[in-house]
Amino acid sequence: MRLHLSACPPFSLWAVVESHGWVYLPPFAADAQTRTLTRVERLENGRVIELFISEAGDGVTVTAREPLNGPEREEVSRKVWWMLGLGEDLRPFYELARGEPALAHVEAQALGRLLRCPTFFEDLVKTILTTNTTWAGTVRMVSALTSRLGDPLPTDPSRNAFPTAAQIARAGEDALQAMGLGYRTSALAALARQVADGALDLESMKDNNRSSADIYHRLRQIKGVGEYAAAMALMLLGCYDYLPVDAWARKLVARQWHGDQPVGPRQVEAAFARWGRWKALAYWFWEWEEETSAV
DNA sequence: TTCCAGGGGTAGA
DNA sequence: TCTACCCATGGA
Repeated sequence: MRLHLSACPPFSLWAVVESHGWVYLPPFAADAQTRTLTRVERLENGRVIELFISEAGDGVTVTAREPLNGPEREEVSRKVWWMLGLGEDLRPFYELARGEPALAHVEAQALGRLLRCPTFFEDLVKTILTTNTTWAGTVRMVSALTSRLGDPLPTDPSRNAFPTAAQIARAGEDALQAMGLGYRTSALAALARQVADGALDLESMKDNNRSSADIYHRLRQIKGVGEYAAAMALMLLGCYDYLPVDAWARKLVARQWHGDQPVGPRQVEAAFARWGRWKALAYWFWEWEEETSAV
């Protein structure tokens, strides 16, 4: 199976892949040599396949080893389109960024899209698993969740798709606790149960008809989702008007504008207020530049 | 042993 | 709404 998807320009697959840490979490993987993003994906009919995504022409080429029928191809197109934010138009952000030397490079490098998972459920689970832990801890927890609960890839059973909400709900809290999820166990179990039985429709939050304030409010009602996690999750929905203020954000603002003196959430908010509905993106790629230039 | 990690929940004001 | 305090895990 092979298909081509066009992106709203400017576009760079690798800019999306390297936009944040998701590519290092299964079932994503990347080959820097061939600049290919791969993902083990469970289709809605239960079939598990591996997708290979590479940049081509005005967008990407998606391939799989197996032939896919019409509905399966449509599902893959829809999921990849969402994962890479191919339809996202960032021109208003780029216009603002041109006036800021620290972000003058974002348009030329096509920075701005964030790699996301096919379902918002998976994005939210992974976001919760980044809270109150180290990145190594996040990798450990997501890897355990995927390898123990996700459906295996038939051609390589050592690799798995991300588990569905129903699969996580069925596993139960004891199994989740045994994966070292710590205090996040009860939050994750409750979230999976609510999504699995239809009490909570996370995927409807992808529709941008609702205001981000409304989505933020709904996210904050979910156990385990605090201010940081809600803002981060909103970014993955394409809403950038809430800042994910964490230790890194405070460090950045302290270093840039406060002579390395400790700052709180208010100073972070003030530092990026002028970016309006693009503030989280401005923060993210300001931070991104700081991080990558430091390496 | 102690401290901290790209926070969250709760009580109390 | 804001603050203080406590909370679980694993690694340094």
